Amino acid sequence: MTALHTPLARKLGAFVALSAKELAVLDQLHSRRRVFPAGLDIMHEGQTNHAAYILASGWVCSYKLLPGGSRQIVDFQIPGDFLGLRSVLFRTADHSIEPITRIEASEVLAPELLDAFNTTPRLAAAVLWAASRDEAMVVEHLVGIGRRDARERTAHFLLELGARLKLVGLATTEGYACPLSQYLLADALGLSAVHVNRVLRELREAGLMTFQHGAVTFQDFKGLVKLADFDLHYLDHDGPLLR
Amino acid sequence: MTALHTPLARKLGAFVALSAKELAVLDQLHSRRRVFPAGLDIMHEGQTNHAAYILASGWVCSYKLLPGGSRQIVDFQIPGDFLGLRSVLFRTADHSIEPITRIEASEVLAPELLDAFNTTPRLAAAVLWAASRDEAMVVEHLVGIGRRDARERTAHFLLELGARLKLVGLATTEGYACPLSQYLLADALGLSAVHVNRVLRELREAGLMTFQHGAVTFQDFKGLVKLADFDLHYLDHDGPLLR
DNA sequence: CGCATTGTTGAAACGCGTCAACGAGTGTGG
DNA sequence: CCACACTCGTTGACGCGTTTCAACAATGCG
Repeated sequence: MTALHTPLARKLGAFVALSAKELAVLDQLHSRRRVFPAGLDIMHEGQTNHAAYILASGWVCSYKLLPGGSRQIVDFQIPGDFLGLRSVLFRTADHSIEPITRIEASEVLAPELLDAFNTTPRLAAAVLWAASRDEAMVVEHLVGIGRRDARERTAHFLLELGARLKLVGLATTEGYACPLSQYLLADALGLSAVHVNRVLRELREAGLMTFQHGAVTFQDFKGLVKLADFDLHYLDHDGPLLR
Repeated sequence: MTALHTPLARKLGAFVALSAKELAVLDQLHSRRRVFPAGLDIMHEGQTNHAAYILASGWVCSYKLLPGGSRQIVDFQIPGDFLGLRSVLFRTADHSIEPITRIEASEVLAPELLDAFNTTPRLAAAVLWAASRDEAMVVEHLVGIGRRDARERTAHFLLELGARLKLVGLATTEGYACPLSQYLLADALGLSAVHVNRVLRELREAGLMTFQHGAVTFQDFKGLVKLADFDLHYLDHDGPLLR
């Protein structure tokens, strides 16, 4: 097996052992590289006929706006994640996507993806697995907002983000670099920014973790996992499931 | 086009105009019919090697349990919906599934589904669309729990259920038969049963809708839609998108 | 007919939101 | 080099939506 070129290859490699040919096909999908600045939506709710992207570097959030002006962030995307894959199937996008940092992303049109699946069918299984994992994360997020209090919810969310980043080599058990503001975190957790601030202080003063200066640091990983009831069975892989 | 035999055929027919052959393949998927009583889980979180199902009649809920004993219902499934399709890809199911009523469901093994896709590729597109619609609903549910207050959330949820039921011929604009208890509704909405009761009373006294005696009745549909900020663009189809 | 489940209502407690003020960090232009 | 604006983080006081607890009525099932 050759070196893992891209975050996507690295992520999928955790599920399917990728051959040289499959890696080459994945690389081809990254041919039309584009750069977007932070803060400018690359896709907007209601918009039609947009492309999908594979995120190569930087962070992105997908969100929905409500008439009252409030916002719910559905998920953050990190390198190796697809952007707008689901919306491509509908006539119109059902959510908006905004880069949190400057990002690099590869434009992928539906036919190209289907071609890749025909050439290397195991890639289809891997992508389907990735999509299912994304859905599982949205479900876990839903459960957190519905039935966890602010402390558990915040801890769980930051732990999950860490596990995802670890899969693409951007985190360790110690922590990770995190460009999120407390406002963004609040919109993701369904809380107010003020309350997120208080919760983060609590977690810090309890010696569990810190969220400061663009970095998340886990000081008591086990304690956090217990507090958040964090179960990473669907994110954690010692090796490929399909060989 | 022949008569629509099953709720699934009816639902997919709203997206893809199905040929006689495609309808026949769909019918074949319904060959191994099984019946389950209400209240007994047909799939449990953590369980491995389970099959997927197509729901033919009755209602089902998929949920997650938290250590404190509380429960979050992720979604209700109605006739024509898939059960456990996502979990099949993981080693273990990431949620539990419980029939709310006595149900009839057809067992579907992964290979059978893939066979059907090979025989009639347009079915694959239709199923993918259905899966994406499911994900879109989970996302909308997430937004509701995160950023809508109890009244808006309840109204939105019951409106969406109505739209889904209409797709399979089990509802009109007037309302629909609904076997849900206020407790189930509470676990779905991330509220307490007591508060759900109060909210339902409010909606009733405002002349908007009733939720009584196993039936949902819309009295002021437009008022409800406005209150809930309900947008059914991803559920509403005047005719097939793919011909 | 009796018992469990579901629905209903009130009162009190609590978590989180809102409002408001201020400090720290950062980039911009004079 | 400083002044300014702007975003982000921080903290306190107060109010409101929702939960919890408790009791009882209505319904349905064996």
